[in-house]
Amino acid sequence: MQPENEALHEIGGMIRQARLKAALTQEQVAERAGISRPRYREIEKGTAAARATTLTNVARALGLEMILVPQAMLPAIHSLMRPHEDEDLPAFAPLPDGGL
Amino acid sequence: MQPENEALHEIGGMIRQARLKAALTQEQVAERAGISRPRYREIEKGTAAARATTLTNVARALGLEMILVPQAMLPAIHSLMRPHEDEDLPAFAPLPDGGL
DNA sequence: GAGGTGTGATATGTTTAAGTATCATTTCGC
DNA sequence: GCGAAATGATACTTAAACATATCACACCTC
Repeated sequence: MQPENEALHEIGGMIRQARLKAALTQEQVAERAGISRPRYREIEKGTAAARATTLTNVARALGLEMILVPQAMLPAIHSLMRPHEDEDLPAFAPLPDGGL
Repeated sequence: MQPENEALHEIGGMIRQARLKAALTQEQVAERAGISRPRYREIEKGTAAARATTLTNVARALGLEMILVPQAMLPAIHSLMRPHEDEDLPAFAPLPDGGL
């Protein structure tokens, strides 16, 4: 195994998490994406770079979409993806149904 | 020239617009992205699929970032990128079906 | 413990992305 | 008009993505 690009690892990890979350097997995703299982496995593992078109197909097979966005927008997008915590919710706000 | 994927065309067009907006030559972007000008030209024109890593490098050379997002989030992201018109519903407009 | 399923892993061959080199065309300023 | 720069375009070669096939290992259930 080679030095491997770090970005490939991140992409692979994200792909894998999406697959597990969707409760799909490697074979199922590979077939949906139109690639072979060994190929999908390497993409998920991050040991080999895929083509942009292949990565797009894999992403779509998992309900994801590959897009290009201005770097300046990244923070806003990330906060969109994490509406929970870290924002403005008071940790001890009076819950509506504060039962006893 | 081959049948060409439609998605490649869209990506290429976006890349090209970003380049022109940044007032950079093909050669400059190609060098920043670490690829040759003929290769960059084909990517911009959409006649050939690039690797995901290559596309990432090209995008970054233009101030863009390639990311994977849940498909359900696309509308929200697009409205982020188009703060203009189209989303101009008055906040307190009389709703058409305010059932009463 | 035999069979089925999901995954890890490798070998071989084909396809294609990408580099280098080269030439033609357009658009500048001089 | 005449170079210089930017782009369009192609041929030839190399490196890598991808398919196909195959084996091994873990986990399960019967």
